[in-house]
Amino acid sequence: QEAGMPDPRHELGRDKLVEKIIDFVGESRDTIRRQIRAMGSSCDWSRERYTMDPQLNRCVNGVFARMFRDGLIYRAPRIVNWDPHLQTTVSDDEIEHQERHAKFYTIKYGPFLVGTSRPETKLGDTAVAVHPDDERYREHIGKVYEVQWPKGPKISVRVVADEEVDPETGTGALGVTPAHSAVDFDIAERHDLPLIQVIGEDGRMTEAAGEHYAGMTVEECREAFAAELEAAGLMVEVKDYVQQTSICYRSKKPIEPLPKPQWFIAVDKPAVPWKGRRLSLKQVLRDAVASGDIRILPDHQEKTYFHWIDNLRDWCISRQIWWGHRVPVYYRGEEDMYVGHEPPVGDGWAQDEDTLDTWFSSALWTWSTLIDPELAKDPSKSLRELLAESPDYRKFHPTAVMETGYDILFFWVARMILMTTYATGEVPFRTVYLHGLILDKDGDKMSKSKPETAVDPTEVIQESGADILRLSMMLGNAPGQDLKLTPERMTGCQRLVTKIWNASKLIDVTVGRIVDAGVRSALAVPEAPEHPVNRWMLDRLRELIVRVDGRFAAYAFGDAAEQIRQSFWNELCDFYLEAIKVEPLSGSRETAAVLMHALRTYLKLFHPYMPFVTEHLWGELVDGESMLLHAQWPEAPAAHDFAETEAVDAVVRLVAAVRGVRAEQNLEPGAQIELAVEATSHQAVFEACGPIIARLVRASEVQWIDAGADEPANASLAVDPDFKAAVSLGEADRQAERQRLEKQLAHTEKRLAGLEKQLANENFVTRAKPEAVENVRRNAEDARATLESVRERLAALGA
RNA sequence: AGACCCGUAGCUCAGUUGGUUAGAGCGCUACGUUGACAUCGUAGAGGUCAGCGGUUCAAGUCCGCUCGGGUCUACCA
Repeated sequence: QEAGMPDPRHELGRDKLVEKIIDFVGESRDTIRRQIRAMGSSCDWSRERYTMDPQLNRCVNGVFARMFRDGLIYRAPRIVNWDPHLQTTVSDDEIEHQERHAKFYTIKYGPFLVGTSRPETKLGDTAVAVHPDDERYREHIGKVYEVQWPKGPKISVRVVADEEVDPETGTGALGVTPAHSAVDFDIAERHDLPLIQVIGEDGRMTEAAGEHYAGMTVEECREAFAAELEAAGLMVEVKDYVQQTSICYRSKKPIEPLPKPQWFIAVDKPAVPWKGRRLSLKQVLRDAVASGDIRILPDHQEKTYFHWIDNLRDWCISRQIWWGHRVPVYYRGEEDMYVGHEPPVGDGWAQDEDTLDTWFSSALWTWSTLIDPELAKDPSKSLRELLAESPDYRKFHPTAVMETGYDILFFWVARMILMTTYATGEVPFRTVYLHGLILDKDGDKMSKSKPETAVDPTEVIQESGADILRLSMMLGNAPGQDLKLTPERMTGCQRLVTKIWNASKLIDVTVGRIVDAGVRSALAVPEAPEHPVNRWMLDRLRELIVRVDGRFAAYAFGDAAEQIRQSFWNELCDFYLEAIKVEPLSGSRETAAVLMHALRTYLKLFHPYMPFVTEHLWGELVDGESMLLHAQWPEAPAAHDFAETEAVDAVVRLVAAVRGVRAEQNLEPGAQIELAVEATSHQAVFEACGPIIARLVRASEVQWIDAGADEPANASLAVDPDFKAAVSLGEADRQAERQRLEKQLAHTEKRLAGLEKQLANENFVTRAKPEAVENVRRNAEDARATLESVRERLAALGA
């Protein structure tokens, strides 16, 4: 239509149109393939499938035929959602709701007053329904009234009693229009009422609406009829009213409920064998998740799923469109009908013109894709035989994890559960991981129907690279949470990727200085290096792996990435890579081994998030022969759980504390300071780290003070449970030092007061977990020790 | 109308089973660096965790209500 062909179906005919669609599909498929590859997804491309592949069609037909035999698929005239614009039915799930400012009319109707927002449908009324207990109308039940509509037909309405009618709503009398309302259709079935269709498939009034109105559009007729009612004195009231209207998700045009024979799936019929019982499809849907056979993440989405099942009605699966799996039903004359996965033998058979809802074939996805394409060519095989004999099906079904957006839970996930439990007797997957949606900077969700919100991955990749795009969508994002993809978000990821590149280069150069290139690959991970900082690095890596594995197990991929980033930046780059610039670490072979181990480990951990950069670095710096993609996921060796870790953590704190003093005392940034340290614990590790400390805080050297000895007089003192560090001031700024200490004093006192209050609470000490109490005790002791030191120092300074 | 989600630093968001002093990125301030760093480093400012009530020794976390924002579902004539 956009290319200037107003009615392509008419002008081209079925075969030509389908050919054009095939061309279009080919282009889309190429785009999708390009995008998925550019994103670096690791797919098994040898098993690529398309829903229209012959083997999948075979499964569609087979399932349809079996469901028909089991009475789960039926054809019946029902009220369907008809799109007059697209000339097809659409399913309940393909309808969107829109508010429309409308009028609410109250019409005099025989002895009743009846309310409606669609007066034009009243031309096709065949009954008035009231609640059986409604005293106001009891006398009328069972009677028949003739109503002459102005310039319209004379209709005859029977008064029926029906529980569905709510006496509180409107006047309590409901004009029944069986042909144009699903509720009314059901009422008509219960009371065997006739059906008059006054709106046609073209969206215009039919002859049944009377000569005057026939041919008008629905809107025209509404206005014209309302005016006539007014003139005839039958219009009692007209109010403004906000109406919820149904529109088609694709055409965005109003849906017209119409009676039409269509194919349906019966969701309430108990015909499915499941766990030794015969259940309805609805019941199986419910059981698959309620029993825990399938887990939906995040958990709260299970509620949404159950809510959907509760409201599910029979699913209309036939469409009057030409692209799709054709309904496998064949007719001959008026009488003969054949349903099967192969066309019937003999002449004179014509296939049903309709196609199936796209979700019908998508619902078979987890197993139809695993059916052996060769076996599927054999028409003598039953569906059960195809399943039993297809190696991929036997090996890979059920799928472990189904990952998709939560907006598609009903369309796809629920229908896969429905169809797969029926067709295979198995659940399609064990875990459903529902990710969030991508939002633009204004918070609007990315969607095909709103091109301005769409992000084309290939464009972003051209500019920033796939790794940064991937990271931006994962780093720090919680499961199922929507995500604003903004330039600011990508900036941080850009920096991380660059940092990894640079740190890897430094590791490469450093290792190259220590060992020959040929020896590098022979560097084994040291079991127990000598230097505490090397031990610390191995232990940090070990613990990081444990944390990341834990986060992965919880499907918290964003948090896992955050953990890796923190460790990489703060522990490796900011501390370890600085520490090893100092002797004896700088020249030691064990440092080279730890460096290579760290590089390998971080590359592996980052690889799922940024496959391209890490793969490249792996090839250049670690192993040119193998691929990182194929490498073993890192394991956390228990042997690397070293006791020195706590001590080196104290060293890290010492460095930070001294830097803090430097900043607060406004010491000349380039100047070397004189530093004296009393290690109240971990003396050996502190002393081993002396040169590192000296470098990181720009001290000429570290002087060690014996426990209890006096600190230098003209110095600023940093106090910690594990150490006291004195920075000589030369021209002492006592005022600044006093302020700094008083700040720490106030802070520590406040903290201690809180801790002591907690310990004084009998209930806390007796009822809280012992570890919690022990923690508070230890912290209180530390705080007291710190206070004492700070007070002493203040006193010494006081004079 | 019903269901669900969200409300935490200027912005975008983390915060696992309730447990010390609530975190990150971006932005901001000051200083420094250009011998891994398409910069980076160091230090810092910034939060009554929407509000009210409850449970508990202990609540950002559990429960109830209210107010805001959003999504989905719906056959009110």
